[in-house]
Amino acid sequence: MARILITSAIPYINGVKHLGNLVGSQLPSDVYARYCRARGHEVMFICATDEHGTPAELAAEKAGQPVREYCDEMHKVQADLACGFRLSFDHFGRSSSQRNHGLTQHFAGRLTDKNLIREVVEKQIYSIQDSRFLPDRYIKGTCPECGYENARGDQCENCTRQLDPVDLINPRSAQSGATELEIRETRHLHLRQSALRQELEDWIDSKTDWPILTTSIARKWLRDGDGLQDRGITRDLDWGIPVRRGDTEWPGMEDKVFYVWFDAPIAYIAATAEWADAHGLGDNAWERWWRTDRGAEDVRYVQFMGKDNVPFHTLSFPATIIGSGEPWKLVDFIKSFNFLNYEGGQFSTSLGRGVFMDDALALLPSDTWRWWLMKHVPETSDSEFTWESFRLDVNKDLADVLGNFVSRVTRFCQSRFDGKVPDGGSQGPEEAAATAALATHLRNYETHMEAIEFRRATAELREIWTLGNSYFQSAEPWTVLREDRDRAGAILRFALNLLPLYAALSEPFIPDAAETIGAVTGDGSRARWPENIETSLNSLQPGQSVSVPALLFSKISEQEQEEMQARFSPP
RNA sequence: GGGCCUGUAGCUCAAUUGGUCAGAGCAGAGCGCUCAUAACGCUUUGGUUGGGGGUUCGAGUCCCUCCGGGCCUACCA
Repeated sequence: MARILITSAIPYINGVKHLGNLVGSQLPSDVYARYCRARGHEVMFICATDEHGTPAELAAEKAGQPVREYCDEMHKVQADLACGFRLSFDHFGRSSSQRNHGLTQHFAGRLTDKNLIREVVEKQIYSIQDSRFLPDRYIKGTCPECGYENARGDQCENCTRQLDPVDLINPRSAQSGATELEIRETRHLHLRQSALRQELEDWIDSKTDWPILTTSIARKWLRDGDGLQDRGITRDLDWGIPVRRGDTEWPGMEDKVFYVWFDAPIAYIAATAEWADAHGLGDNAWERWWRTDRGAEDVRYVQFMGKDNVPFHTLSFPATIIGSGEPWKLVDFIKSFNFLNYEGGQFSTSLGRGVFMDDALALLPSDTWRWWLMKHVPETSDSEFTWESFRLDVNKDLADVLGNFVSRVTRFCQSRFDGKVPDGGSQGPEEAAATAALATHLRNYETHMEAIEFRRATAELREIWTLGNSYFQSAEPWTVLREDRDRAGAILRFALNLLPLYAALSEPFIPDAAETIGAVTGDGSRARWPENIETSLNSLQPGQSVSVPALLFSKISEQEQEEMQARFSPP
């Protein structure tokens, strides 16, 4: 029994996320959280919406809403979708919460006390018509190199040349098209990450078990050029966490807010505090997860994120934590993912390309998406969603291998044994062999889940499902029944005992189906993890009733596939 | 431009870190079964490991080079 703190990278507030976003963090973290709970660990699983920054302000503007109201609505939308996908967060918080305001300002104050903040006067592009400073990539114009007219201020997408917004010919606001732009001086706070470089590098070097994807990105930033650079942690925006030094004013910073990437990771902590607040618990309830001086010294902290998030989680956020000089919990393991592509291209929120979470749930049960996405989770390289692959895997793995097994066993029980677990008969070498094989696969499955290697785990789980069919087929109780009813009953009893086992093992990936399978022979409560396989396979009481569940998974026809494919065809 | 990742059967992925004839699943082929969602089981056909060169007793694995795909490059988040 361990204590495990799990956080998912927090999804940005501006709209419904696509399957690529889902599989890159929230879904795998949920599978892991469910597994850890099933193994009896004490789990705190945290996520939130990331609500600050320029895109949120612009999205609200576009929607014609005050940004606070827009975020309220979008948070609700995302929370409902998380629920639809059965994401089992202990708390789904908000980076805009008062808890996050307080903690972010607290960290800024501590970092100032430690002389890790300095003020810097920067020159930035200001749009007079929009009354706002514009980040480089929100400025467009003609590329001075290749003449491309829609070059972004940070880089020309046509010739890939890196640019400075002042290089652009005829610059304009990408959002409004405003052309009255000027360079203005503005004062900002920088976190002196450079002062913590050695400490961060030593810390990264100590993480020998982290994925290469994670450490190589961190090392690149630590060693590239002049080494780790200081980083601006404030912005000239209206919506965000006001710049304060703890609970005192910060002269000269009255109109500024903290940079979204400064406050977003702190929201992991804040959301845990929100969880405590929501349950009427005191501060110790969340501090025992986050403060090593208040009970968190035995916590294992695992973060999930897409590869684009790695620098902030390996460097900026640890710099904040370490720099505070306070005993906050640092991450123990970072699981990072590559990207999921869609039918030969990229998922794109701005282009609306791909399948989005709301569409997906309207089409098919969440378990089908969860299974396909986790089977193909981009662990080692980018992977690709295609409708054909989705149809084939859902049909074969879920409908044929698992669904049909549940169906054939329960129906056989109903038609030949009156819907009751048979009594009598004895087990033989077939059952011993099946038990031994299951024990081996179960060990492998547990190993892969402990190592957070999901694709291997899904293959192993599928193998465990297949074993049921293989056993039932070779034991052929329908034939044995003609001569030896007791023996046929013993075979069926063994097969029925696989159902609660499957329910428990499958729950992290397909929780709804697992519940249905568990209810066939159980009381509806969650099936227990098989700590001892022999005991587990003898857990059903002879005579207890067995129900025949509704079809566990429907198959997707080729025609349905084509319809969905056409409906979501790339523009 | 620079850094990192990646290329293995028609498809999706393995290969215990240099060590038996490169293995699975799907798709394809054959046989079997009839309890079951025409489901399941068994058997089986597919590979000059992107190309070329090198190191080694031995290379998918290490080195060089060329070709293809991807991510990041610090003011999107």
